[in-house]
Amino acid sequence: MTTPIPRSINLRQVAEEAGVHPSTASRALNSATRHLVAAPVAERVQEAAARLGYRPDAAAMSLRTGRSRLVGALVPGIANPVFAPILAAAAAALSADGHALLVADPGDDPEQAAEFVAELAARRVDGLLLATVSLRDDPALAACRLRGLPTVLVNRSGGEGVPAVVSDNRGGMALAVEHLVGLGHRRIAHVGGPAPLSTGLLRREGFERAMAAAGLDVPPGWIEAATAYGRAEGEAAATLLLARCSGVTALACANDLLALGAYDACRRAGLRIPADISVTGHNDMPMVDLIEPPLTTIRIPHERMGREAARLLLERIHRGAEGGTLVLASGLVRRGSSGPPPDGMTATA
Amino acid sequence: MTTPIPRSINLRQVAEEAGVHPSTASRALNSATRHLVAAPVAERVQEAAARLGYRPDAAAMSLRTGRSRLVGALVPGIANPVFAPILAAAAAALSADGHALLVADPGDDPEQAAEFVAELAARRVDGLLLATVSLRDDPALAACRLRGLPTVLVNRSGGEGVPAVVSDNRGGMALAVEHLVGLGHRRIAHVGGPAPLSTGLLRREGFERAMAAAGLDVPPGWIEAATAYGRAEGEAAATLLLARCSGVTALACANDLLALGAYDACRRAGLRIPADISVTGHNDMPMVDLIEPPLTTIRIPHERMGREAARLLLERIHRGAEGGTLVLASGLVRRGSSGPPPDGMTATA
DNA sequence: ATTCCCTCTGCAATCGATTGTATAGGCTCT
DNA sequence: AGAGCCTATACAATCGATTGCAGAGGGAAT
Repeated sequence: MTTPIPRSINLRQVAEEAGVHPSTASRALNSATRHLVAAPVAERVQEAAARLGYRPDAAAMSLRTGRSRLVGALVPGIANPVFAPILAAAAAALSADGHALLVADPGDDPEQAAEFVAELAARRVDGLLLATVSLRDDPALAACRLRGLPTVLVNRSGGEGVPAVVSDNRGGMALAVEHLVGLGHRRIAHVGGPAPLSTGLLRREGFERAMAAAGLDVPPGWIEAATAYGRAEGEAAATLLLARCSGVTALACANDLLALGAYDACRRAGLRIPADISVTGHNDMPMVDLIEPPLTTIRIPHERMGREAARLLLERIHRGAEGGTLVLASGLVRRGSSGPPPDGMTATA
Repeated sequence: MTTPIPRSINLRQVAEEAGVHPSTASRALNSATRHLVAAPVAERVQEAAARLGYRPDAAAMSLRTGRSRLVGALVPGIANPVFAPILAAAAAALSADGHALLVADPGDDPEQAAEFVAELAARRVDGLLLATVSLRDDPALAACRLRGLPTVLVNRSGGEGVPAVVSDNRGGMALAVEHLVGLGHRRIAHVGGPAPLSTGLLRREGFERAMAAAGLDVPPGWIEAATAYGRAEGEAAATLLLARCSGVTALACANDLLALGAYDACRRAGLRIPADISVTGHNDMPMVDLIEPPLTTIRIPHERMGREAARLLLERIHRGAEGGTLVLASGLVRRGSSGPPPDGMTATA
């Protein structure tokens, strides 16, 4: 037998308690329509609502208005150290506006992502934060377009006028290269991110441009794109580079996890960091300051990205604004994994 | 002007397409009522639904049935490295059952947590995972009880017959103590977790019992409870202990973050780990294998906890089962932060 | 005093799916 | 062949909040 669940208070009961019609009660409780109700009546209704502990039923409200005060988020891994703080900040900002965040984790499967968009749309989410989008023809993004869902990309860009909040990927990578060059490095290889992701592409471009700007050559084969942002993938790519690039003195990695993999590859090759080779990461994820040696990396403003993405999305939802891409600056965090190249390696080859 | 949002397909349209009444279409699409419909008709309806890309409207369904296929989760920090993998696993398990996870992050504020419970209840969540509960008189838990919401605690226990999924906190701490004792330590201090949390209390008890079982004394003042699970709090507590406990050779910490703080305190005191002092953590959170020295800690089965919590909750939701507490075993992970005590410190004082 | 207007409140329809009840039609059994 | 039963379908009410519309009442203006 089921416990007799205490039926929660509905609008009718509040109206009855206040001695008015439900429609009047509704208007009295909604700030946008309150001016239609006489002040003393509105007050009576609000008191009755407070006394009974009334909360509007989300399902009924959603059904009638089409809005759910729910925002969906698609991320590749809830536990991902890059996206977790972004999500947390976004959730906080949304919560202040009465919205809750519904997180879905399709991993790296674009079809699954599109499926989740459909599911979220059926739940009538008011908008969507996408952190899974790949550069071209992303099915999830297409699914949003099809349904006319307000959408903001986070830490991803997708071209074609979709608003996005990203860090300055090219600029961040350039900071890393400039730092290494400043230390005297000339022979720098790049452990790149997955090519279909905007971060993979832009950071690679940042690397190439900064090298060119410093007047340095990037021989063919000195850039190796990892198949995914992971430690194992980083190790694989770095191992290839170490074997291929004679005289390399630094590895600029597109991501901290890749850099950790690069640590592994260097260790296996018997190279000391930073005495024999320097390694830099990107993202400054939690705890990379504690590893040995502490990782020199590029800090991206996680919290701010989440907050701004939420703000942009809310603007789109409320005002239908067409906000463009917001690029946030990143900064270099100098730690122990970068140092001058070994003696005799400073001169250009 | 707003874009003309393409109205999504509803049941009436599917019914029309299949040439039947909406109620028949509803029964044909619901596996529990499909036997009430003639097989060829059911097939026709299902084809029509597939052709039109029909998805039942969640709000309408929720309004009518009272169920939302939504499960709420309250965690102290989405980005918390302990809870993130638990959430991810729970979300995956729930998703397989058609449920989505609505995460709310009240931080450490119990009133805020209770407020979120009310909000989630208004959204008609089918059940709730609580990871924020404190030991006694938790307002969030009370709010769940009041509303008769199916609830499962995760990584927290709350007494009084509330089902919970936890790791063996006492046993885990005992493993750490036994390990240290096995290495020859006799003078061990405990950096405890917050007293109002079950993990804080139980791990402390585990410490005390294991010490007693080993015939070792825990002088007064050799246990210091941190005010929160954080690196700074760990440093503060460890600093106190180092000053207070003469001859201490090991710090058994209730949590990895506290252990990281203990690292900081030891460094500031000029103590080398593990040559001068051993440190152990608890939880085996990501990347503690990369810090220097790699942290010896207790591994708790994060993914399994999330999965089992989801399973237990679904059982309660579907079958109203009254599952009790599930205690999962933890294991010692031996790494570099623990070693034999300095010479001459092995003998009991 | 009559008309008009304006403010406030009530009425009723609506959103979309589910489900208890009624009924039409076909079948079996005698 | 007729009665009765059973299956498959349709009808209509319902969940709870919102909102266009109508109308009551009061005040002002002529």
